[in-house]
Amino acid sequence: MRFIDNPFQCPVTRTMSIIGGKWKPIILNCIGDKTIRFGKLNQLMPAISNKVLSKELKDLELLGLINRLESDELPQRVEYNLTDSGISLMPVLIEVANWGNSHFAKQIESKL
Amino acid sequence: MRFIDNPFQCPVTRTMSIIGGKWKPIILNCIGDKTIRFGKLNQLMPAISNKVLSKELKDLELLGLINRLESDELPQRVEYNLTDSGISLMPVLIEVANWGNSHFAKQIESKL
DNA sequence: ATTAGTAGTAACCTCTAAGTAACCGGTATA
DNA sequence: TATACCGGTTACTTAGAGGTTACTACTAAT
Repeated sequence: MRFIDNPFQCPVTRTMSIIGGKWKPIILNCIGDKTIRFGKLNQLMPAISNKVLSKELKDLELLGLINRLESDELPQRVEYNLTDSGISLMPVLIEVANWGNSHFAKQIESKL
Repeated sequence: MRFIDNPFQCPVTRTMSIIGGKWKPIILNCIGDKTIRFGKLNQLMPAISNKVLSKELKDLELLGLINRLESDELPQRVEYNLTDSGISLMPVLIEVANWGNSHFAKQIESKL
């Protein structure tokens, strides 16, 4: 594994550009193994505006991490779920979260 | 593991605030297992300005990921190396990079 | 006819990460 | 004496992520 002196070529920085946003990891987690509608996501994350949610979902679709499923039925319904790539990202996010939790626990502990 | 609808409480988002910057993962990798001087880092990463490098190093020190070692000797020398926390982060970064590499490989492959 | 829900878009604003360029006090060298 | 290296700091800009508010087109229920 090589990290390169060029953020655009560095595999870590490049991956961060996918998962490093404020909302993307949270959205992926909210979708989880479900197939879930836009409105439901908005309910699960009241703090995110629908404009931002809409944009992030579009990004995630372009990145190949989620599927956007538009049903032909009426009323209009749009549903989202994870692609295989999206599913494969979850364990990595969990490792990141685990490292963060233990790191911050140590930080707090060292201040007692 | 729980991700929470609040970026400031979400362990992934919180960890991203550490490693999600444009330069931090690259800097950590450049330091590696060495004890390395400011000027040497600047040489290894000509694309980063000394202002930004200085700021990032300060951040990383505050986060407990690197040590700043100022020698009493003259000429002035400052050296940096990874703390245990910093060392423990490296495998996580490598996993992130690996996921990114395989994901992008698939992306490119699917366009052939 | 009107009100509410669904899945967004458009226009505008704000805040911060990052970049540029100049400068600084000390030391060493010619 | 001046020129350059070392490890930065200060002041000023800029690009882009993210936020706010209002609006749209469609349908369903009252």
